[in-house]
Order: sequence, then C-alpha cells, then structure tokens
Amino acid sequence: MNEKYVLSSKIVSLMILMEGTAMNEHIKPDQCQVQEAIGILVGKWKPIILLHLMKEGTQRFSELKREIPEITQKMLTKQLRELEAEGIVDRKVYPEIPPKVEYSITEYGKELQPILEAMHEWGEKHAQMKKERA
Amino acid sequence: MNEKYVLSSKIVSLMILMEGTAMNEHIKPDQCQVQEAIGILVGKWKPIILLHLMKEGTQRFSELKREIPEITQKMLTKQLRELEAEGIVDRKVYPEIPPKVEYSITEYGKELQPILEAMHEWGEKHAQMKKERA
DNA sequence: CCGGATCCTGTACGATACTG
DNA sequence: CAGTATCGTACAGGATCCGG
Repeated sequence: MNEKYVLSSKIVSLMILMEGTAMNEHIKPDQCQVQEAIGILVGKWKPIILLHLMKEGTQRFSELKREIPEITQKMLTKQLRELEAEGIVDRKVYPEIPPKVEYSITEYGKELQPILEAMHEWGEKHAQMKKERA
Repeated sequence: MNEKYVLSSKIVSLMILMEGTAMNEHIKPDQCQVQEAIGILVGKWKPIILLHLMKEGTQRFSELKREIPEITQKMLTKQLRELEAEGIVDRKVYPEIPPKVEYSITEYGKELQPILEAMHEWGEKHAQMKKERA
C-alpha cells in the first residue's frame, strides 16, 4: 500500500476511528458500514416516519398516515415493517376490533437520532447553498 | 442509556442546535432535509468513493478505479460527477496527453465527514447486532 | 382499521464496446 | 488515461382492489 499522508486534523481523527476497520482495504459496497446505515434510511419515507415517531413518540398507524398524507397505506406498512425488522421501530398490536396498532422508536433506534439530526442540519444548509448558487 | 460511544463534539453541538427546530409539521419527502443529505450519499458507490478520497486525499481517476475494482468506469464517472455537481468533490482536469484528472474532497464536502463517521460507527454496531440475532 | 396481493412504471445499475 | 454510447435488467415505489 502506498502511504501518502497529507493530513488535516479531521482526517487524522477519522483515521484513528477507522483504524483496523473498514477504511484500510478494498471496501466492497456490501461491506461498507456507511451503506449499512444508509440502507436503513433510504426508503423514500423512512426518514420522515422516523422523524415523526421521534418527535411524537408512540403513534398509531392511522395517526402516521394522517401526518404523512401523501404516502399510500402499502408504503407506510412496508416501510414500517422494514424498520421493525431492523429493530429500529417497535410494533405493538392490540387484538381488538377495530384493530389498533401502535408504532414507536426502540431504545436501540434512538441511537440513530443524532445522525438524523446531523443530516437534517447539513441538508438544510446544503439546500440553501444550492439556492444561492442559482 | 449507556454512552458506549463518544460522539464527536460536532455532532453533540449539532444536537443542541437542533433542539426544537428539526421536526415540526407535515414533512413532505421532497422537503425533508434528511433526504437532501441521504440523496447525495445514496449511490451504491458514493460512500466508498468519499471514504477513499477522505482517507487518501486527492486521487486520480485511475487510482480510484484501482482501489475500487468492482466498479465500472461508467459508474465511477457518473457518481463522481454527481458528487461534483453537489459541490462535495472537486474535479481538476490537466490538459495533457495522456489525460489526467484528479479528484478531491472540497472544503465544503469535508463537512460531511462527521456524518459519515457517525454512520460508519452506527453501521458497524448494527451489523454486529444483526449477527448476534442470528 | 390495518394491511396483503397484483399489476405497472421509472430508474439505478451493469456489461460491453468505442474514442480523443 | 479518462472518459462517452448503447443496450439490457432488477428492483423500489405507486395505484388499485381485496380481506379479516
């Protein structure tokens, strides 16, 4: 491996973080841990769903549907199930009639919150920069 | 909750900044600023490209290609151009023969670094959690 | 109220070949 | 060396209807 070190302190800290992990080698797309995280967030609606659940706490299916009117039931169901499968969201079914299903962020899922917030922050800044460039 | 992870001070300050601002009302998918950020990182190869450029600094097209062997030229070109269009990556063409093109992370793009770090960190943890569940 | 089943469409991605 | 051009495929997302 060629060692061509031109380093800002930021890069140094990144390198320390990555030491012995993914950064050193040929990173394949399916090994990349950043992809792990992105993969979970990518669905067109997942960030929105998560933001709502994080802000409002536990919510029923129909509440989410009301707060995100443009989404179809199918999509809402599907994306919630995917988040559930990853352990990010908890699904609680009340065996009643009419049916009642509540969704909430798991403790584990809450660890994603700072990342979502950082992305929100950056995204806002980026959107504004795009405007200024026009 | 346990603080197993020391978040970078940048993220912590972002969290403070975001308090009370981020998650308000009916967020449409095309307004969601988290989507802004994700949209830029989604390409199958973009995180990998960015990690390489962040680690190695300025690199030629062929160097990147060599470090990411599974990617096709077409894809490498395309994703680099998209990153360039967003202002994340700088493209420097040397009008020589044979051609020479160098890519690097812009100062602006470096602001993504803490986010990528956080995602990498979380992704690693998540990947391991999945294993344990099996 | 919640969500599964079906069908349809755009596009991200890839293999391959060609060029200044 | 660093790209375009062309063609082909898989899959995410959406519209709509059905069911417990």
